[in-house]
Amino acid sequence: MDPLKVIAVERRRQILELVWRDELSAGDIAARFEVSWPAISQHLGVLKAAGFVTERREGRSRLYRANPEAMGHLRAVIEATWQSRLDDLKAVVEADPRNQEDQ
Amino acid sequence: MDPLKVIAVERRRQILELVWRDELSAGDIAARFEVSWPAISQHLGVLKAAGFVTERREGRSRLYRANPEAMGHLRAVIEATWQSRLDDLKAVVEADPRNQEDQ
DNA sequence: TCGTTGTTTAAGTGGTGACTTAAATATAAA
DNA sequence: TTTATATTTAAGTCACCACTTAAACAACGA
Repeated sequence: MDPLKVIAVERRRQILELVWRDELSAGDIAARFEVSWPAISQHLGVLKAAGFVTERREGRSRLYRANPEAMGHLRAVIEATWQSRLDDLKAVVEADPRNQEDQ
Repeated sequence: MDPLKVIAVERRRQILELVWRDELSAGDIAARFEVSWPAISQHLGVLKAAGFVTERREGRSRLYRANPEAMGHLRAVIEATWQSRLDDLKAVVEADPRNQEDQ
């Protein structure tokens, strides 16, 4: 799934926040939300497939944790496609006299 | 609409790229895609409502252009919620010996 | 004012995906 | 083995939204 679509869903961003610092089991994560466990499990599957989290099995539990590589990569993608042009654009727009008359 | 949902749609990102440097009319934009004009008009409405583009009327045309303020703001939001923690996280994970055994 | 051009608004359709409950799987404990 | 615990997979539902065509609106020229 498109990484931007993955993080466009608020529930997944909430999950990511939870596993940002702490490695948590699927159950621990699910317990913090008022949706069903399968719903969380599905989100975890999406996050894992997109590389945003890693999974580690320990006994009966599956422990999840944010994957900083993927997070950094996403940021790089956003910056590569947007930020560099943003700097150019800002200069262009600010030098444009029309910039005073149109909101 | 949630800014992340706005940019999660590829067509809207394509439109944004087009109006990044050049101010284009709705018709010029629509002509570059193989979808109907109303489809593009709707996307422009979403982009405008979210502040990603500005609209300027000139005669019968409506001219659109990327709004660097909003773009910069989005980037700030992403960095604020993610980047600062990313730095912390990277250190935490790299110092974790389990990082060698689980992929 | 009447058509023409540029664009949006209206109304409807189809696909996707976030959710549900029920069933299946996996591991550990009794 | 059997049972309990942890989690996923299966199957189905519902809402949303990107698209469509048709109609409306706006601004200009004849």
